[in-house]
Amino acid sequence: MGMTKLIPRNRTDKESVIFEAALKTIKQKGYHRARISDIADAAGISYGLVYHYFKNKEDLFDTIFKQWWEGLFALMADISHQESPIADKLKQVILYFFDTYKTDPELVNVFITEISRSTANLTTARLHYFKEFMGLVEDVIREGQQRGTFRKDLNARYLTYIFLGAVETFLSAMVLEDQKIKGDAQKNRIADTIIEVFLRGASDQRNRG
Amino acid sequence: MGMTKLIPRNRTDKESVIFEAALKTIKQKGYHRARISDIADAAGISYGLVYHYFKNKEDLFDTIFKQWWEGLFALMADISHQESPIADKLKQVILYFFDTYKTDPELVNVFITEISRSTANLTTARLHYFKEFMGLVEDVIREGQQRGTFRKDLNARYLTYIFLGAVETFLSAMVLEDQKIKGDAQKNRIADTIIEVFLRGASDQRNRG
Amino acid sequence: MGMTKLIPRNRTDKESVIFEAALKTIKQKGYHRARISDIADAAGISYGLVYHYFKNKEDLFDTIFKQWWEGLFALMADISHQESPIADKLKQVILYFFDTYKTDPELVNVFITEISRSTANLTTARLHYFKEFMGLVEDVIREGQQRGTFRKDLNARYLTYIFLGAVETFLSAMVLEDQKIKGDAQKNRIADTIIEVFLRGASDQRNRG
Amino acid sequence: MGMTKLIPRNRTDKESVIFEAALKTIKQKGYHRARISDIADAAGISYGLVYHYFKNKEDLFDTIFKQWWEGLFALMADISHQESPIADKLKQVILYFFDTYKTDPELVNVFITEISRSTANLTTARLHYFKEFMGLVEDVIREGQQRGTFRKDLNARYLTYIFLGAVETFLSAMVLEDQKIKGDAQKNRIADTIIEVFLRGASDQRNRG
DNA sequence: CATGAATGAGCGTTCATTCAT
DNA sequence: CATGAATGAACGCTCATTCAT
Repeated sequence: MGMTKLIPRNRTDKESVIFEAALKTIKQKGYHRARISDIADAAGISYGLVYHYFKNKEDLFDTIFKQWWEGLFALMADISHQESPIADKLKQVILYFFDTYKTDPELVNVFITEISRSTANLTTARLHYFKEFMGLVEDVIREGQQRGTFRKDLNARYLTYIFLGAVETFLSAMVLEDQKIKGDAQKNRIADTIIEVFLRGASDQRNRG
Repeated sequence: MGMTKLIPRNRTDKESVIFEAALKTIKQKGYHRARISDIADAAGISYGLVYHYFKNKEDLFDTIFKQWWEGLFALMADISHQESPIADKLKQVILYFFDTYKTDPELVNVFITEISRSTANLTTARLHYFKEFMGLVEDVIREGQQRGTFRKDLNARYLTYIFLGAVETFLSAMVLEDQKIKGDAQKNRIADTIIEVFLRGASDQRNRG
Repeated sequence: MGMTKLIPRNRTDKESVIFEAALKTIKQKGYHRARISDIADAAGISYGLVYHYFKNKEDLFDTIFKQWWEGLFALMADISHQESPIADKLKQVILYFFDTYKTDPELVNVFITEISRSTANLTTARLHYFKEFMGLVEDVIREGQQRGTFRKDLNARYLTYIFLGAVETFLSAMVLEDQKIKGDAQKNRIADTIIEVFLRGASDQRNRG
Repeated sequence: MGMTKLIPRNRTDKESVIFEAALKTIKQKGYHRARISDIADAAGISYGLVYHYFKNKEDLFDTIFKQWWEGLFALMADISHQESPIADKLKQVILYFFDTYKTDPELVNVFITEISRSTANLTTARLHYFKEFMGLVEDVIREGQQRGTFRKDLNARYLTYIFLGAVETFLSAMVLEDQKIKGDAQKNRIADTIIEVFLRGASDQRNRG
């Protein structure tokens, strides 16, 4: 299923340490309140050294930003080449988010709190990643409509929003309350619920007309 | 259907002007980048005067915060007393968000970008509002399960996440791209799609086993 | 003879105080070593207030810069309209430098040490003022050549360099040693010596072929 | 005529390379903006190595400083032992500046921009070199007055200022505009003009009373 | 009510210098 | 000799907040 590793490669140890420290600090205080000195403290180095590895605070943030999207785009590329059922593809997307949250909760946290929404942090360049990703998910949905898995009378874009919205909100809830996913069982139950509702709906079949 | 007015009551004119200016400025620049002087400029007053009406920047933000939640809680209180079908109740929630976005796009924008996600702006007190609101929507879902509208085998909390996630993502998409809702027709189409998928699912009925 | 006042007009008191403090501080420590906090200390205010009156350190420096050149250009404009002998015109230039040095030694000091030479502080825009001023003095020299006061076989540009070089070096010597001009007598003696040598040369007439 | 070599003696190759790189870098960016790392880059070495050859940045600058003055004092010592006419002696001084500018424009540039004027870079120790040099030139002038070449009614110190000012301003003009001296012809024309004006003045003989 | 001058905590960033390898 | 990782003093600048007028 091609889980793409998110942990930075080709990066010196110190760089990784700073990267993780930044993630942790930004998670705790938010981008604006995260001082370079806080990040350095968390990394156990002097603040000057941060500038040895990263051009500035913005650059450090961009690195986090790219780190996140690279993993996600790698997944989407993987998925697009698969012949598997649409439901499987969507489940992979959900699980990717949850798996990453387990491996690197800070990264997902920062994505949810600082990347996903903040207009303050959103440059045009960054907004582009979003549209790109949305488009890739929409491609999967559209593929599902062509294969006859999904209703053709519903706007593919709308379906994409609904699907991703559900996933994101689960993540947000976990992030905001600092929850841990308790295990694969829970993870799968959540994923299955999303897929189930998205595919077959929440309504009780017996009550249908 | 009980649309609750969001425009502040019991507030002097100047106070309202500052409030709206703050909303507009925070929308444009984000909370941290929104200077008191920017807000004052937008309000057409001197920055010193802001402190006559609001204790400080935090207080101004809190006012926006409460403004948002008050409207939403009033809606939820209204809904809880109704006897209408669950689908109607949920649609009211959706339409409330969309109507507010039409009336006061800045407020919704700030909610999405600065309130809904930002851990930086999230104090424990503020987090409480979220849980409270989530709980109220969950009550509706649970009521639906008891009435037999919703499947009982799905976790009510999860269903709540899925539902609100869908709504929030539509709003986010509009907010991030600064879209206007083009009219009641589009608004209803979106609301119906969400309700439709949430209730009956996205799968093509003819392809079911 | 139209001495143009250099003291800033249309400027609030505080602005002038900061301006003078900047002059004094830059004189003492040089532009780069002159901290905003030093300037503020010299002005008896908090450093934050400097930014209330000037955009930044660069802007403060530019103000000094313009202050200097405005005075000088006003003088040159005045001179160009006069019918007086060339020697008088040149003497006015010399006296202007010396008078300004008496009135505002810090300004001349900063001109000599930070404006006149520093390539570090020289932007293209600033270089332009120099060429402009050089050109105006050259016009006077050229006028002198046409009137028959000066030899036509000598390059007017070269004569300008020689003349201004002499003046500037006198100023430099005073500036670097923090000398005061001891009175009008000394001032006139220096001016006359420059004019005398420039016009008739340093050689002993009796020894001429 | 005793051109003294300016290229450092008794210095390892690396030291010379760093020296030249410092000159070049300080010329381009000014002393304060010239980072040790810039100098190291220009020298093609690591910045740590600079500290192997020079105690610190100040020491590097002092070396340049001394380099410049050593050459000039060697020239003045040479001149003082000559029996040649005063005009020749002065011309040697002029040509020395111009020759050095041709050989080592960076050195002259740094002299003009960072040494000659900057109070910021002027320690008491450094100021001493200036007075010393001025004194040596003044000795030549005074010798000229005793020999009857120069008028005795003019202050020797003043004449020195005028002479050196003229020379320095020519250099400044070239330095600030990054001009090259186009050849020996131009160089001699400039030198002759300075000598000519200094000796016989700029006034048209025919118009004299 | 209203203004904006005044303050100073706070923070990003630069860069000379040291030193382990 | 040579490298560059590491340190931290220093400083420009922002901006929330106070308060005299």
